[in-house]
Amino acid sequence: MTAYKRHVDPATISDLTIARLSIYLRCVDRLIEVGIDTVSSQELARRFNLNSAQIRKDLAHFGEFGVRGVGYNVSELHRCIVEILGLDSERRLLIVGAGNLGTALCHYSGFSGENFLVVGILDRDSSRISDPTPAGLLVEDSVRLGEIVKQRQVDIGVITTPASSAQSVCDQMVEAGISTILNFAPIRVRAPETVMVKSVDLKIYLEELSFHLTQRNRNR
Amino acid sequence: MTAYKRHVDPATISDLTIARLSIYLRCVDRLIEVGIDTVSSQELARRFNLNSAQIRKDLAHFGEFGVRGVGYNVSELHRCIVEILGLDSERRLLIVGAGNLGTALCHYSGFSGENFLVVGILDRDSSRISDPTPAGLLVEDSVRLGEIVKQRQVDIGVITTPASSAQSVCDQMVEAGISTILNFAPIRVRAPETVMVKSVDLKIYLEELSFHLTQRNRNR
DNA sequence: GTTTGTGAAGGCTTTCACAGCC
DNA sequence: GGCTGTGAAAGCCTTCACAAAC
Repeated sequence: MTAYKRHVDPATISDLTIARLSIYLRCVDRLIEVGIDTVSSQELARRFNLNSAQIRKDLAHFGEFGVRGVGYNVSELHRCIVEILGLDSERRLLIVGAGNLGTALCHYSGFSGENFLVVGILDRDSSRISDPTPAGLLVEDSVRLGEIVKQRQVDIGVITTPASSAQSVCDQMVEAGISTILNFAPIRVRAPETVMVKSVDLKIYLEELSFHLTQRNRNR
Repeated sequence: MTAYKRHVDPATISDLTIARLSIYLRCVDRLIEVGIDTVSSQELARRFNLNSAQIRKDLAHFGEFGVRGVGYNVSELHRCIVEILGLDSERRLLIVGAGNLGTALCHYSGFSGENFLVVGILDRDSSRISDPTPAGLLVEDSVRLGEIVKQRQVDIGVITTPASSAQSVCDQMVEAGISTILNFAPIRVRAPETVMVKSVDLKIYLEELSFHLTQRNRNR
C-alpha cells in the first residue's frame, strides 16, 4: 500500500530529480520544525533558493500531491518523499576500507542514524583489524566480506579504500550479491549493468574550487 | 607564464568540464605510474570508461594539447591540467565544525596532502576545543574565525557544522574575506555572487541508492 | 594510415507560461 | 483572487562525424 501513485515509468526518472527529492526532504523537515503545515512551491522556492516549476515537475512524476490554489500539505509531502526514497525501510551498510574516511563515515550521523545503519567495517590491513571505532564497531578482516554480507544482510556497500584496491573490492561486493555500491575511491569502478554504483570523489570538489580561485586571481 | 592558452572565456566553461579535468588528472596519474608516455583520447576513453569526443572537447577549451595522428603527451597533459586547476599553488583550508565529519576530513589525505593544507579546525562548542586531532591540529574556538582567516591566509572555508549553524558560519566566512567555500551541511547556504560556494550532501547519495533499492524490490 | 579539434545533431534538463482547478 | 500540473520553448551538455593535420 503506497501513499503515492507513480505517473511514469520509474526507470525514466532522472537521478537529478531523485537528488532534488532529498533536498526537498531537508526543506520540509525545516518547515516542520518551524511549525508550518501548508506550503506552495513558490514559497518553498523562495525560502530555499530553488525553482518553483522544477519542484512541481519533480513531484508530479510521483503523483498529484498538491491542491490548486492552496499548495502542499507539509506533513503529507514529508511522508510521500520518505516513501518514494524508501527511507521507511532500514538500509544496512558495510564499509570496506578503515582508513580516515572509512572510520569517519562509520560514526558520521548521516551514515548511521534513522534508517541507515553501518553493520560492519572491514580492512585487509591486519594492523587496523580489531581497532574499535568510536562508534563501537570492530574493524574486521576483509577476507570475511562474503560471509558478513550474507550474515548481516548488507544492502549497500561503501568503498573507502585507495584507488588501487577499489576495483577488486567492488568485484568482491558484486560476487557477494550486493547490488548497490557507494564508491569514494578516486577511480571509476566497473560493475555489471544490474549493479548500481554511485561514485563520490571529494577531491574533485576541492580541485573545482581551486580552479575558481585561479580564475579570480587572473582577473585581478 | 602559462603552459596553456585559453581559447574561450573561462567564465563560460561548465563546472562539469572542470570536474572532468580532475578525473582526467587521476587517469593521467595512473598512466604515468604504468609508464605510458603518449595516449590518444580513444585509448584514454577505453581504459577509463569515458567518451573520447568529450575528452577532446574538454581539453580544447584550454588550448591545443594534442598532436593529430599521434595523441597527447602524458607528462605534458599532466602539467597542463595541474596548471589549469591551479594545483601548482598551495590552497589553505579552514574547517569549521569539529564533529565526526570535520575531524575526519582534517586527516583525510585528499584534504591535507600535496597542494591542499588544513591550517585550522574550529568549533564553538567549548567541550571540543583543544582536543588534539590525530593530524596534530588543535580544535580552536570559532569566535576566532576572522582573526585566524587573516593570520593563516585561508583560501577555502569548509563548513562541517550541523544545518542550523551553517548559514551563520558562511556569513562569518564571507565577512572574513573568504571567497571560496565548501559546504557539507545539508542546507543551501546563501552567499554574495562574488563568493563561490560548492555544496556536498553525503546523505543525498545514500538516499539516491535507497530509491534504487526500492525500485528494485518493487519490480520483483 | 592515424588522431585531433570542431561544427552540427541529438538528447537531456530547466524554465516559461498558461489552462485547469480550488 | 491563488496555485498546481504540464505542454512548449529555451538552454545546456553530450555525441557524432568529418575536415584538417600529422
